[in-house]
Amino acid sequence: MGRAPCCEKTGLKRGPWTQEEDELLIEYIKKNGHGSWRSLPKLAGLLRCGKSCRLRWTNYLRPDIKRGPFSPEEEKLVIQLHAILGNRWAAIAAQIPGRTDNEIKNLWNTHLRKRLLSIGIDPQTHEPTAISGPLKRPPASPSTRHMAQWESARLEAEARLSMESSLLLSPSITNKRINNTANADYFLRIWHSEVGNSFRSMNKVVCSSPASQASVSGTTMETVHKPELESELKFEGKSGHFYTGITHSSSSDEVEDSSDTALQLFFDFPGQNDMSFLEAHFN
DNA sequence: AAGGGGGTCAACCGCAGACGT
DNA sequence: GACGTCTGCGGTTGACCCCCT
Repeated sequence: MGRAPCCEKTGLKRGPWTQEEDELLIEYIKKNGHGSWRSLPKLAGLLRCGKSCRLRWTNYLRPDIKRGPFSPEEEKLVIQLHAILGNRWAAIAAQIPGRTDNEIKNLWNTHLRKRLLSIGIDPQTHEPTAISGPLKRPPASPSTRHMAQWESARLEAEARLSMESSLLLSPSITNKRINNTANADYFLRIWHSEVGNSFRSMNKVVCSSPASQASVSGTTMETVHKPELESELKFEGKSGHFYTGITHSSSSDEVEDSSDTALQLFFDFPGQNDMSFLEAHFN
């Protein structure tokens, strides 16, 4: 099926936004909400396409956006989330309050990716690079890959739920959003179903996720992996973001399949250069 | 002081999925 | 179910800035 262009290309302004345009957009959304992005520019008196307005708002003008450089903790979180979620910037951004997917994508492409490469970690797989990497590990096994996929889907579902719970407090909540929550629930239901259970037991992993019963007023999420995985992921707080704590097992060679998860590989690489913020985990 | 090169980041593009009719 | 529209997402681009020579 054909797809109509998002806007007429002629007569519309492109490129950097002026302060006047920003003010018009903020003013309009404050008064009316964004409603339909397509019709917004006309109503707000802007010579921009709706897509451009949406981007400007979500990536720059939104009041809850945190400007300024990323803290070491945020950078660490981005790397850890990327190890689990891959290039799903929106899912990663959902876990880092005040940061946009665009910001995180830029951070990754300009800083973090290069840092990982410089210490011999493949930024895409989070595994040591084949030849020159300081660490040599076999590639993750198929079941580990499956585990990562499960974990990825579950994390995204929980991220959405936590986001929904905060959105429900907003007057602009829509039916569509509620439907998305149902979709997120779908993953969680699978995760907590027999299928999920058998999968978890197969991989010797215990996961508890109160988030699946998350209330509207607040979300608390906690996922505890067995020590074999040597890591724990925790969701925390009202805003639903999570932090990751790591504990190390002294008998790593007892660990078989689970020890080579992408996440594990990341946790294992030595702290050096600019990655010094990770050093605490190796003490 | 000039200009070349690399880094950064806001903005754009196009695709895919969700949704409405 | 088919079709048209809207929105969100990830990849890419290009303008701007800074540093080095």
